[in-house]
Parts: sequence; structure tokens; C-alpha cells
Amino acid sequence: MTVTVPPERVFTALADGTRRDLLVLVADRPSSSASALARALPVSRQAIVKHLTVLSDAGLVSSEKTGREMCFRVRPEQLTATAAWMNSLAAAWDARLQELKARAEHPE
Amino acid sequence: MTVTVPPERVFTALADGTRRDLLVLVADRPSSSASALARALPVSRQAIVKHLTVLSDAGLVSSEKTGREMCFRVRPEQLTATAAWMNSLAAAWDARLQELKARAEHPE
DNA sequence: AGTGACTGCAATCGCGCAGTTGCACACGAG
DNA sequence: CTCGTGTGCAACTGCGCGATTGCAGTCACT
Repeated sequence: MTVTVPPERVFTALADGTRRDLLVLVADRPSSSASALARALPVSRQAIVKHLTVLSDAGLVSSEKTGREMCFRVRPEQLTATAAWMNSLAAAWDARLQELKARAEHPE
Repeated sequence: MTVTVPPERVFTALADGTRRDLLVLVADRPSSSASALARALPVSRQAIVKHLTVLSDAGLVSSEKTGREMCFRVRPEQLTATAAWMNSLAAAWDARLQELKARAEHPE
């Protein structure tokens, strides 16, 4: 079930300020429609929809159709997955740096 | 020591593809100059410099002047710091979701 | 049935950013 | 000293993206 989204998607989604605000807003009020979110933010509804599409592609929110409305909910899993990816990358870099440092101090 | 850089900086830095490539390149070859990196990537030196500035603002690389050249090195700490930030945010959202779910099933 | 509200698609505009080019300066090597 | 190489600053361009507007479709509610 763990839909592995490329981390770049998550970064691009999280890079935009309006998207981060939107994400917090969705986290506060789950199952909120696009129009409802548009009323809470100083942007048009279409802008909200576009941002929600990006967030959905990044796996950060999930959309669910209840009746006539599209309800959105936050999805923390992708956040933790990307965090784990970052941690492993940082660990790899750190290991390489340590190795270089050791080699510099004790050359062969 | 933990230079707390706003997470948005890190996200914007990591969102660009060229910047990610550059980051990997710097991680591979520590203490590499801007011109050396420009030769390894299909972009001009100035573009590299701009990207390195962004990465430096995000705390992902550190610059050090050795003689005439500016040498760059990766800096994994900021990566782990941002990962921790993401984890805490995900935990907060998850807690809220759990609470809502519990309230829905056992409505007081 | 008719009205109001929410949605989706398409065209358009404006701005910010990636990337380039050119030039002046600094420093190391010959 | 001179030449080559690396750097920094500034202006310019092209394009992608955020945002808006307009229109048509659909569903709930009275």
C-alpha cells in the first residue's frame, strides 16, 4: 500500500508557501471541500484545486468523493517516508565524510 | 550548533533537479570548486554558483575558501534536522486524525 | 422542475527563477 | 612580469508556474 512517490514530488509540493498553508488547513479541518478551502485562503478556487492536485500527486493528501463534494484529507505516511529517505541520504553522506576524514588523518 | 534553517528553505533548495544533481556531485567529490562542478554539469559556472548559494542558504552545503578557490562540502546535519521536523509534523497530523477517528466511532 | 452550489476543463496573464553572457578583479604558476 | 585560471557582480532573456476568469456539467434540496 505504500505508494512510493519520488521524493522530488514531495519537495516540489512542500516548496510552495500557499501549498504549505493549504496543507495545514486541510490538517486542521479534515474532509473539507475545495470551495471551502478557497474561502479560507485569499486565492481563487481553481488555484486551490491545482495545489491540491500537486499535493495529491505527492501523496500528501487523499481525495474522496462524498456526494457532490470532493473531500480532502491529510496523509502523514508520505511525510514520514520522505523523512526516512532524507535520513538515509544524510547517513550516506555522513559516512562518506567520516571516511574521508579518517583517510586524511591516517593515510593508509 | 544546530543552525535552525526554516524548513521551507530546504524544500525549495531540494525541489530543483539541477540542485539535487549538484548536491550529489558535491557529496561525491568534497572540496570541489564551482568551476570544477560546472565542468561536470551541462550548465554554466554562474548557474552553478547561484544554485550553490541557494544550497548554502538552506544549510545543505558549506563553503570554504582555500587559496584562490571556493571549496564546497555537503552538510548532512540540516538534512536530518528537516527530516526530524517532517516527522514531528507527521506525528501531529496523525494524532489529530486518530483523535477524529476515535471521536467518530465513540461519539461521547 | 427549477434553483443554487460545487466541480471540472480550457485559455490567458503576470511574475519569478533558471540559465546565459560579458566584464573586471584576484591570485598562482611559469 | 605575464598568462592562465578561478571568482564575483550585473544585466538580460526565456520559460515555467501560480493565479485568474469564464463556461459547461452535475447533483442536492425545496
